[in-house]
Amino acid sequence: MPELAEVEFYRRRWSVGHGDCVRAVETHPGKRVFRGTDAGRIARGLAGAVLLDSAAAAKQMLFRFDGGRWLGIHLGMSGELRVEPADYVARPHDHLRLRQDARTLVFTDPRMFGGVLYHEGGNPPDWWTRLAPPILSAPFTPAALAAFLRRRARAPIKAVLLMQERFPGVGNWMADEILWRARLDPRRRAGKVGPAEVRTLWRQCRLVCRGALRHNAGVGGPLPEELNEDMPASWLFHHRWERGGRCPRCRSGLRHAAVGGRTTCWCPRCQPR
DNA sequence: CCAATTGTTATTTA
DNA sequence: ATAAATAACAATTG
Repeated sequence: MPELAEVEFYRRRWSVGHGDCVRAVETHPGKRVFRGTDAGRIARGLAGAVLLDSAAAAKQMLFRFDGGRWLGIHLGMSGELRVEPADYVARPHDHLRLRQDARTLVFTDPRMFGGVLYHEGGNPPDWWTRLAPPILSAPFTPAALAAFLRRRARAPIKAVLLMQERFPGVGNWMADEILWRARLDPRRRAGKVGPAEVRTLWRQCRLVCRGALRHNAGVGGPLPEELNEDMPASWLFHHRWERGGRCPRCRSGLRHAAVGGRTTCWCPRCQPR
């Protein structure tokens, strides 16, 4: 489920625990979410550490603890962060639990495409600092976008938007939303997108990121109770999985097909080939 | 039983 | 050699 704004939503949930000590850490050590790390080392390292603050970028979260401890979480396809009572009894997919006096911070992930990362040191880890520059940052210029499309000229534009090295945080629904707003057929080859269209695409990339962060994660205001509760009805988001879904702009029937290996939704009228 | 799912990565193909 | 397509990962739901 989680893309850019949804990741920020879950990070904000756990932020209620900033400033509080983690008394104990519980894990399901053999599970796939701990691939490439050592669950025991994480548990030993974080027990007794204070959660200082956190950040989200792309689809990655970083939690900073005192003593130079850093916890990374990626939610994969089905991951979630929850806040439960201090005496919460873990359920089968709750692979990581941080026990604080007032609450339990829970990472749950049934499909386990997500993962946990851990680092000890004075500076943030490489897997954090090496993330691509955000779409809402200065380096994401129309020229950089155009250059990237040229390099990926033969791939469908939909597949290109899913490439994290240039579009960090964009996932399946955001890619469809961006293309719908930019009026580009998702099957178009990236190299065939003209200069004026590139400019539009650049603007819509930024608009969808900003809008998702505001409406989906409540950035700039209070955290919504539920994910997606504040998404405007005008967004394709709400209609893409509806049976017989219609384009919110022109009311044409929406079309679905696999593009770039992913199920894609678009409006054949607004997004002509 | 079959196919589907908002992600990433290793492997295969072009 | 590089880029694009495909398979695999795992659990659950329709």
